[in-house]
Amino acid sequence: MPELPEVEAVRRRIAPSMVHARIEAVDLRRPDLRRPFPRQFAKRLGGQTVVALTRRGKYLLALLSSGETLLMHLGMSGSFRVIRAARMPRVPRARDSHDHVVFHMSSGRSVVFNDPRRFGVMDLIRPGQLQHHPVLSALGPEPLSDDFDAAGLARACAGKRTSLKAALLDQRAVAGLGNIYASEALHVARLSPRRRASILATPGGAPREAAHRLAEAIRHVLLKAIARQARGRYGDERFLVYDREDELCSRKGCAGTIRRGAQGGRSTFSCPVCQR
DNA sequence: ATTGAGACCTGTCGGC
DNA sequence: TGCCGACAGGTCTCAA
Repeated sequence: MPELPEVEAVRRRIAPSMVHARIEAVDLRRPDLRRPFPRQFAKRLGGQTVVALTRRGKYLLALLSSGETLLMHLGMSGSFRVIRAARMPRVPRARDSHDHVVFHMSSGRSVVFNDPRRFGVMDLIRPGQLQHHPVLSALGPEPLSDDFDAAGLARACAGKRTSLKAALLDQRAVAGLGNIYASEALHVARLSPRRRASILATPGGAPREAAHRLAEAIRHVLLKAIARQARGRYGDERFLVYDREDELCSRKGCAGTIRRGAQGGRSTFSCPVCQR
């Protein structure tokens, strides 16, 4: 489920329990998620202090006192919750069968990773190997940083015969968008998700006006979503187009109706009237 | 090299 | 109520 704004919300929520705290123990309840946990995962984490908790695209990165980095991805159904560690639980706390990892922190909190579908990932990266890690090195620019702009987006899409929607889902073009915010950004930018990605660039690779609109729209929808997450609770979002099939387009002056289509097996929502 | 389809897993929801 | 298929906010791999 989680795209960049949700991952950022998770980061902010669990950081107070993890950062500057020591990992007293790790309770690993199965050998794998989407991939096996690294060898000695729990043992290597035990006793380490979390120096910082950062985010890159949809990945969470816990920087550890040893110089190693704990990399975490929520997949489709992953979530974290924080509980107060019971000193002497008379009755064992009910444990969800999908609670796969528990970090027992010296802050007196336990951070529990739950993931029914197990599409999540955890990995432990050796000191100095961050830049070389296969998943991180393949990530495009962070959309809310100065590394991201229309020119870079246009360059990434130049000559691509695939659709704009598919291009936005490709984490090499820009990191952190998923099925929801790709649809949302294209709506804000008034671009049809089916247009070819190559329309963002001139033959020479320079950004066209559409690239400027799209880059700006990406920032806009992500910033708005993060602000909303900071206030509301997770889950009751209202989107511009996502999951609004047959509803009226909310754009001022547009009388269109939101349609749902399929691209690469995933649903895409857009307004055929104002998105061209 | 790029692109699209299928695979990975479990839960939920709507229709019959 | 129960069963069954479709679908879910993400990647990864494999074959055109």
